[in-house]
Amino acid sequence: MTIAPADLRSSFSLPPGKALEICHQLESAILQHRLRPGMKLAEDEVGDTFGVSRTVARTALQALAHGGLVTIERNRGAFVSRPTIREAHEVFEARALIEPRIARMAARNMTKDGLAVLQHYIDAEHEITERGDMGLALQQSGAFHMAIAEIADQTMLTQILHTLISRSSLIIALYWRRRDTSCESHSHHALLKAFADKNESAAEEIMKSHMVDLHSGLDLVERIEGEPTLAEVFRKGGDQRQ
Amino acid sequence: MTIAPADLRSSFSLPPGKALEICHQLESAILQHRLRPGMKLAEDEVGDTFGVSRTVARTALQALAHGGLVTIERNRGAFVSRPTIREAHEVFEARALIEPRIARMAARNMTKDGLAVLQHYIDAEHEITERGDMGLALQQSGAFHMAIAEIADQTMLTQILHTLISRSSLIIALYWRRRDTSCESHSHHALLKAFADKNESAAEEIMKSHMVDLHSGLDLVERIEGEPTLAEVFRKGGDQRQ
DNA sequence: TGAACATAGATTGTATACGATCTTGACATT
DNA sequence: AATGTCAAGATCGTATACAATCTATGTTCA
Repeated sequence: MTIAPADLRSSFSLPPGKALEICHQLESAILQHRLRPGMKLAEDEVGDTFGVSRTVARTALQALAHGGLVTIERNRGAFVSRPTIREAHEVFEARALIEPRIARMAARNMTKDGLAVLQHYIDAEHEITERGDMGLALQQSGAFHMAIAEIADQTMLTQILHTLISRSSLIIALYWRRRDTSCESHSHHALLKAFADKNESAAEEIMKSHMVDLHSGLDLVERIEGEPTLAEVFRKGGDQRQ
Repeated sequence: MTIAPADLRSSFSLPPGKALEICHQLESAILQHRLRPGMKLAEDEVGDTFGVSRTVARTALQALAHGGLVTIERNRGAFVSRPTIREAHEVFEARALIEPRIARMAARNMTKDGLAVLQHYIDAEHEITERGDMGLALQQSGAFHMAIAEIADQTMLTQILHTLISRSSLIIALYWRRRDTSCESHSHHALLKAFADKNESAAEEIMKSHMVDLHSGLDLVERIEGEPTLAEVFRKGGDQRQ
């Protein structure tokens, strides 16, 4: 079966009480693309959906906004974020900077248990992919990367990576080109082998090229598929297209 | 005179309305060490101080918590964060990874205006240092690094750096050893020269060693000055000392 | 017909009120 | 004197209510 998504403890700053659970639910839905970028998340609607007051819903939405999954516009409300093309580039450039380092540290710290956990994630992702649930597979893929960061045992970088992966999910929802994720799955296997060998340099290099692959798998040209929300583009100073 | 601290727009996720101003005020006070790590920030007190209701104060505190400057403990309230020694290491390791890259990009993009702005920050920092206001000088130093990131024109990395610098300020408040910041000031001058020459590699290298300097300027050994809060260590799962 | 305006509705921003949890101090007990 | 119990106060978590702002629809006038 599937593995519970890594318990993305934002370390400090966990939203209080009920808001935390709502955060997790919304986050999961967004990461699985069940809530598409641009979708409105009205406070009342969220509150009613989860059976809490607007206060709690609001807290949850603000927490998600700080993570970048949600964008709040004053007096207009919260929406699932729609990363711009420029932001997409920046996110993957940042990942290309950070993740190879994380991979190196993870290789250094790797244990039998760690390898088992990673293998588990890969298997789960495989199974889900064959079942055709691309959203869940993508979330699982993100969890794999997070698991590596946790093994690297660098809280700060793990935290940073968490927000980058979240945004990556939105970016992929908007700009992904290929149909197959097999290429990616191959990278994950290669990484696992480098970890098993405790080959730090190999892990770093494979991760670096994995990042390049992901970045180049995006269709980051002017056009965007789906509903560009029509004239919403002209409402607010314009998303700065590069 | 002093320069207004860089308008740290967290890009998306700005707290609404009045909370934003309170955020800035509290942030500035913390960065200047006028609010010391560990200090209690009660919602009522914050609300009364700024003439708003607890709702708004709460929003501001949560926003700061997401930035890491404040730690919220359930049913106990908000406190100015007290980074652990381990976190201190991680923060400066992360900066050592990210800032050299930022410096390189800034060198590539550098303009006459950019140089002037940076020079301005350096001058202001100098003046403030001689006046003896170490808190403000430190904040100004952070603003200098942020200005570089903004010139590098990488929104994502700038955002990440913002949180790292914020935490750096807390770390320095707790663990700084030296009396003189002249060494640092020298680094900033050296950086400026590399920027003026548009020498990307030099900028990257200088920044890297600047990070090493800062890291080694900390007294990150078991002991902490001030009140180690005695048995507070055992209250909450224990700050994992390295 | 089309644009400007006005009014009604919806949604967010803020304040207040109440319940839950924790902290503090006194008092009783050993 | 030290410890355990308990009640009062303080503080946070949550719900609700009202005010401010925005959106949308319909009307009026050129």
